[in-house]
Amino acid sequence: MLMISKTYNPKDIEGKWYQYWLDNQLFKSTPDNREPYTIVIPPPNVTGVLHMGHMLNNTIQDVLIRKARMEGKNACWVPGTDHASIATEAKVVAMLKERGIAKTDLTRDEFLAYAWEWTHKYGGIILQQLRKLGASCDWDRTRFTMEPNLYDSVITVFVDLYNKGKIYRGVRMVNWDPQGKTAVSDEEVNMKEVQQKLVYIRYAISPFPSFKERSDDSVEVEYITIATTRPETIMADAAIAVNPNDERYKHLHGRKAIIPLINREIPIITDEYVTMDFGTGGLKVTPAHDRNDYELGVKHRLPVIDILNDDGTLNEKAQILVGMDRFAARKAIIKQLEESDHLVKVEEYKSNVGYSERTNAVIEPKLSLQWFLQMEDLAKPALKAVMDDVVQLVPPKFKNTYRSWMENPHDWCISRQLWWGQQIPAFYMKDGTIIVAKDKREALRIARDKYQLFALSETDLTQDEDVLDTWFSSWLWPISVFDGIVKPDNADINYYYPTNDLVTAPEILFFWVARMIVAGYEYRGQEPFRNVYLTGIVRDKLGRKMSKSLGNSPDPLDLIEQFGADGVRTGMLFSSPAGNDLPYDEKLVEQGRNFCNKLWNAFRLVKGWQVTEEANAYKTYETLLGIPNSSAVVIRWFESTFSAAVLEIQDHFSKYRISDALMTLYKLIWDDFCSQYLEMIKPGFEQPIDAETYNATIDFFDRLTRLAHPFMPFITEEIWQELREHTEDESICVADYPKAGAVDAQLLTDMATALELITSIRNLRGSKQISPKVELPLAIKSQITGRFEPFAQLIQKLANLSGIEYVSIGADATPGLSFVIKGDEFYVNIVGEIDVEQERATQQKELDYTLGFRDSVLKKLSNEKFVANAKPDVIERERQKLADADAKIKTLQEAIARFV
RNA sequence: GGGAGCUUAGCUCAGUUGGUUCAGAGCAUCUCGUUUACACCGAGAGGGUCGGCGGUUCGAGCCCGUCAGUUCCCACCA
Repeated sequence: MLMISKTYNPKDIEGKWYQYWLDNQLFKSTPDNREPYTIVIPPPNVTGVLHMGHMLNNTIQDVLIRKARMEGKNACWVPGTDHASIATEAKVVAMLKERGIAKTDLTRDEFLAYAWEWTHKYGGIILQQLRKLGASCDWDRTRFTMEPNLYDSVITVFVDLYNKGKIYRGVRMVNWDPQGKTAVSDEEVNMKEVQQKLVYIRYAISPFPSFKERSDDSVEVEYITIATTRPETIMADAAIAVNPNDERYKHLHGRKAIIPLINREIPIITDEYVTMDFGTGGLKVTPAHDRNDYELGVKHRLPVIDILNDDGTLNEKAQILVGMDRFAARKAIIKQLEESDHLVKVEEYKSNVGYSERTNAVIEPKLSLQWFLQMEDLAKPALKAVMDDVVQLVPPKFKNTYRSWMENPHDWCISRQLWWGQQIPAFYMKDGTIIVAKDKREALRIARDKYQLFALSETDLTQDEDVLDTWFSSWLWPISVFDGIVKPDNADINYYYPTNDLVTAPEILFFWVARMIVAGYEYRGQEPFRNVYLTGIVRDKLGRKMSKSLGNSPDPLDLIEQFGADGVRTGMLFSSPAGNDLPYDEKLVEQGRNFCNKLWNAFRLVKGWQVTEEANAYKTYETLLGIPNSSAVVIRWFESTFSAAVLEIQDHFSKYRISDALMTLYKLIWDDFCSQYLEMIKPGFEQPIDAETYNATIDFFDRLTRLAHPFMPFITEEIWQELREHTEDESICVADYPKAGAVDAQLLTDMATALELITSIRNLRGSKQISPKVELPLAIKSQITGRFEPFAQLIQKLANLSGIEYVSIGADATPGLSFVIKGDEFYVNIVGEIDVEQERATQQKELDYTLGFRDSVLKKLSNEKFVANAKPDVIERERQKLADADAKIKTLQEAIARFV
């Protein structure tokens, strides 16, 4: 026995082989005359670390790219990161705060210097981590959305879209993130249902009705009560609205109400928008702090009074509670309203509140000046591409949601009030005139030409302070990584674009995927990728999304350390069909690790064999056992089994059923190769194996490792290299992916029957408490002469038989226990007591069932409507079933008769 | 409020045009096992009226209707 570790130790080999792959530049791709196969990585946040979602996602990409590479395609997997402006800027701000520096104390350039420092320090950690997973990216192509070329791409596209009239600047109600202090797009807002308080506040009506003087000199005050979840914004109210048909308030039309606490007068207006049966039927209209109210405000020409600062605190326009945070103010004002007798009641109320995707702060609707991209026309080709399957979504169920979004897209708010990102290339002249150009020099040139202002200098132009949404750079990713925006006709873009597969999460289908398709058509006139594989979300046992804040996620690197990269890869893939969430369980990676170990031990077994080199070794082996060599048939059987599996795996891959492909491989290796094939051809204790069988086995092993390599790159490389005894400059990474040969279906069926026989004999041992060590004699009475001869040796070996006797059909009673498989009869002559009655009962039960089965088939065949309507082949099958049942019944009856 | 999907063994899922192989797989469970690759193992076994009800059909896990449960997307009535 060679000194090979009894268990597979991934740590010993993973680093070694990854370095070998890098040293030999096996992942490097440059355009050539082969067919390209391209994947661009969904760029992770540059400051991010690897989480379970990345593991799943990147494993799938690596499986696809490795398989394509082995199939002879020019495989190119482009890695990279994106600058994630809000998230990164927030981290940089936090870092500065620790150093006692406020962002406001810095100039833009100073801040950016810190941001770059941060990026260089923490950036790309995730890309290093991907190497541990085995990701076969072309690292020379690593891109970053803030690097010069990609920055320029974004600027170029902005200028172009502006010139095409697709980009405009305007005052709109946007989603304001008071923590990030920036606008965010609609897509970056998550709605959550929250328990809130619905506060009923009464506003005095002015002027008081007829100023009827009462005897005690007091004035009777009339009120209108409204319900709101945001009492802290009453100071920004511009009106109170009621439904014009609401009888309760008809007398108030045209009157005025007085805002409590600050005593400002506002009109009472009427609008059909107001629902009569919600709350009191009275609605406070606050145009600055609610989208619908803003619309109402525009319609009724109401003033906009914004009482909030950018950070969510109240400003001086609020008059009261100035400087207080909106949530603190909400509590405070309820108290004040109560004290001033304006609070009618407070009800518990559930409603949806928007939260920022990036900071999780409650979104504040805010009126501000932002840049927008008109999506309506741009979306059209992108919608069509997916509906026509030019871009195929996997699984296709996402087409529906994609369509609903793309049929009526919102304009995209692309400006962000941040510094970390591509600064908007808009330049303002002193009078406010906007000039959009790639840089200041160009802007100056345009200004001079267009407005004949030859005295204008660069100092007269100021650039927009804002940057662009990160997705505004990500959406160009499949083009910009190949410099296809800046140099639209270069060799890379022409060769690699459109890419093949995109693997990403459904959560960013709209954020990112849809927009890439839009950009693809706008800038290349072509889809950016052919297939979009949508992974699920990795969840914990309780069904919760794995997240850092919940602390329910294992560290992927720990997992790799513990189970090996191949074990983790296969573990993640065992249970993750496209579009389905992956309920993570450590059992999965254990199974993956066990799978690796199984393969490893099969390798140990084969490497441990002594091969006889004598010319007649083959014969010697035969003679030794005294029966015809069965290895030949076993080899032929595995040949067919292997081919059938390859066909199945290819079929699964063609449908992007990666888990199913892996499962087929798993069963091929574990069941067919290890449990069956190796056990069948395994030589006896301390016996050598004949060279022919050995060579065939090595060849199978070679093919199996190649078939498995996309899933488990490290262990397969190690074994493959060992099998070939370290031939220089070779790697399984670029070895041929196995192809299917012919499948001998008859052979597969016959072997299945032989295996069934073996199982039956094993069961017999179990039920009779006979040790597997005791050899048993078997007699076979087959309908087809010679049917089991080719399998005799292996049946004898695997069932541990003393010998096999063939009995002709018409022969006399054969002693021993009998059983029937597919119409053939088998007898095991067991020494000792046999419970004849029990055996008879068992067979009688089988007979009864078969009789019942035959009846049901007969019933079907005697049904005129069935015979008239069913397809001929269906009827033929039923006839065959009947014949089989008849044969079985005959055999069973004979067997039972023998007991008597 | 609008739309889409899902519901098959304890768990995670396959079941392509209704008809041998249609009730399956992996894991888990149970029984047995110190067999000379592997206990990260081997040999076996049990387990589901395919969510409920109704319909179409000679025939339904598959088609239609309906109800229930569940998930997601869109909208956001304060």
